[in-house]
Amino acid sequence: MTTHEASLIEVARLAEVSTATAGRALGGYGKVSERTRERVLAAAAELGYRPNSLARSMVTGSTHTIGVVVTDVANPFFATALRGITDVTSPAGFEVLLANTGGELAAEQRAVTVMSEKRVDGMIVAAARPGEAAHLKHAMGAGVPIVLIDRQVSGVPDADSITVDNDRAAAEAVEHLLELGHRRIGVITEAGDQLARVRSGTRRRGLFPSAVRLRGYVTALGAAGLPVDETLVASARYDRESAYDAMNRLLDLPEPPSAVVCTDNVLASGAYRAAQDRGLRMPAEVSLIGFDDEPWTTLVRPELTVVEQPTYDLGARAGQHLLDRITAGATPRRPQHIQLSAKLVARSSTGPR
Amino acid sequence: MTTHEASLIEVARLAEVSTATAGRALGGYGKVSERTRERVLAAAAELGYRPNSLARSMVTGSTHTIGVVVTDVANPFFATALRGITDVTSPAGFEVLLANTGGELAAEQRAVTVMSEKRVDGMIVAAARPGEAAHLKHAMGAGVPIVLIDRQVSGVPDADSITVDNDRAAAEAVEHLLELGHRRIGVITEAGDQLARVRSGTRRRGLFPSAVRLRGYVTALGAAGLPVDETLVASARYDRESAYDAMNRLLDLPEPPSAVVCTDNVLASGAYRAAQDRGLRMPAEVSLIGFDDEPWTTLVRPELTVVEQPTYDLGARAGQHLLDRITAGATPRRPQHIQLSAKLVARSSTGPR
DNA sequence: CTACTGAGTGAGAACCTTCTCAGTCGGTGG
DNA sequence: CCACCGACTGAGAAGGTTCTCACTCAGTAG
Repeated sequence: MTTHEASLIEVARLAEVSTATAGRALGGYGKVSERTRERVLAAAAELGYRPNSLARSMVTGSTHTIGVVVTDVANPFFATALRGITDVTSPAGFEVLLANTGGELAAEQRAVTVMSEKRVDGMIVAAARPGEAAHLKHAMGAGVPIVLIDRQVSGVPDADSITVDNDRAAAEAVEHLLELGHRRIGVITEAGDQLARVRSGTRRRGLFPSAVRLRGYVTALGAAGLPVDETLVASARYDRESAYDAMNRLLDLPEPPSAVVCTDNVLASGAYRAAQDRGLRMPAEVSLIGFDDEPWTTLVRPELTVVEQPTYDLGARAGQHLLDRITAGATPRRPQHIQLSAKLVARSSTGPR
Repeated sequence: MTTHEASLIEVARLAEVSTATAGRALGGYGKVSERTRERVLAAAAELGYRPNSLARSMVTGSTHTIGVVVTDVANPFFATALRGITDVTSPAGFEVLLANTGGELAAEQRAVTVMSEKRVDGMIVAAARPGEAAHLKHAMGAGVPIVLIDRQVSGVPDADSITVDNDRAAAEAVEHLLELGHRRIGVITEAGDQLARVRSGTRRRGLFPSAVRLRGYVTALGAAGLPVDETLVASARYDRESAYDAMNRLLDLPEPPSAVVCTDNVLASGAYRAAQDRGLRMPAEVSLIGFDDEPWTTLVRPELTVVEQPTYDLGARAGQHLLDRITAGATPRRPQHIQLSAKLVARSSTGPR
């Protein structure tokens, strides 16, 4: 029970062969006679030998490790995506090096740098800022493939990306409400400050999901010939309390909306709570739509109408994509940008005006 | 934009110094004159130099990486604990290598082995089986400290552990119901098959949380002088549907329970749903208690009474503990077994008989 | 002037593998 | 008998750091 790990050299010595032969016997490469293989295996077992991956990686140039950078593992969205990633990469023999940035750019830069130094074979990144790409570019320049998930980043044209079609997702939510006869439709969003940019029609690359969803809201209204009433766009931070307040602000308006879209599951739970606390009957007095089909959305009464994102699939695809990139290696294909589509699940929190 | 990463040797050559000096200038160890430091830094910047952690780790013997093994990252319980871990370890300069076992022993053994080979500095493990310890012992034998979370494992006496006092947690839930006058109290559990073992009083080490909670249920009833009616112990697997069925089985009994305890948040949501679907009024017709204080428990009507586990704290403590072990290094303290206490949060899903 | 100090530097070993290249040795075809 | 082959093995380099040890050189105390 020493603290010392046996090395290949010691195994070789015990088996009375060279390290080269011992390596061949244990590593399964090259030719070894049956007799010596057995001797080496026995010696390895006796010493409790574990190969040193660091040394191996130094010479092979591959670590069989991929880096995953997310803003918040505790968010079911990322937790589920992460599960999708590991489910795909683990059978392929890849381990995941995880970093949590809390949405802070500095933390993300640090994480990407450290992962580069640890020589990960590739990275999956949910970026903190849509416009900051220097650290990602540096990594790609060093030959580390990157797959962006959930959020596009402008300035890393070579990186693949797997995102959700948030434009359509939000538009579908709004269209659903329009069909039900709603005309004053509010939205609770983290991207309220970007309303002007969104309305002026920026390219997608520079926008994060919440902003893209806001754009979907704007375009859907526009397509229906309705104006965008800025008082119906309520800003919230990324927490339930803030969404709770935003919902109350909307409902306190002289002309409150008859329906509200939340661009996120956290915001939806805050808004739902606000409607409950005011004793409003959904959907009779106000209709509500959330994002992400979490288990609780069918436990509440009324059940919550949501736009369901393919969260697990997002992670699984990203993992598969990265593996392809890593193993494809020398054959650089053009970067791919995959958009998964979200699905409206109509339930009883939405109803006719 | 080559695929090649500059090495220390190239930096040294460009700065016209030895690798030793270049290493000192960049690594911040040893003595270097101001002038040469600047020259080296300039050369490093020009080449976009990134130190190779693998090489460094080979010589220093430390990777600044910790392994985390959980059964399911997508479960909010583990996702939150994981967040606690990274929040503590990341500022200390440690990265997390994550593995998801799906509760399968083989996957866990593989993960622990691979992590050992990758020379993690320590591991945090939520084990798949309470009795399988060989792989953990091997790792500890090689000098890798291990902190067990959520689940004790018999056979690794040297490992620290951070668990929740599930015995008390479950007992409090039952006591709460007893105080409300309930006498027929059901339980939905994953450890139904271990009822006999639990009743015969096995030591804690060999039991997993669900079994320990079942024991808490048994002892609380015993303390109140009530018998354990085996028909009131309903088994379920780790999913909502199974819990849904279990709840229905309980309610279909000739003498159904007037109150039910679920030993897990997933089971609670299934049971809640079952009660809803039968049109039962809670707590008038049946009282229900769940585990883990998740956001949805206050959105449903009635709000769910729960036993709240200090999930985030569990992870944060485990992280801190492991860091202590790693840095303490040569001073081996006795293994510590910390039990965090859970808290009953009484809400409106429980009421008088 | 000598001896000593201390800052700065370089040569080279060590960490543990994989991989290339050059053998050795028995067997086989000419 | 020779050339050759094929199966197996070993010596040693390579990979990129850190660290030890020895060295130089200027400054300083005696």
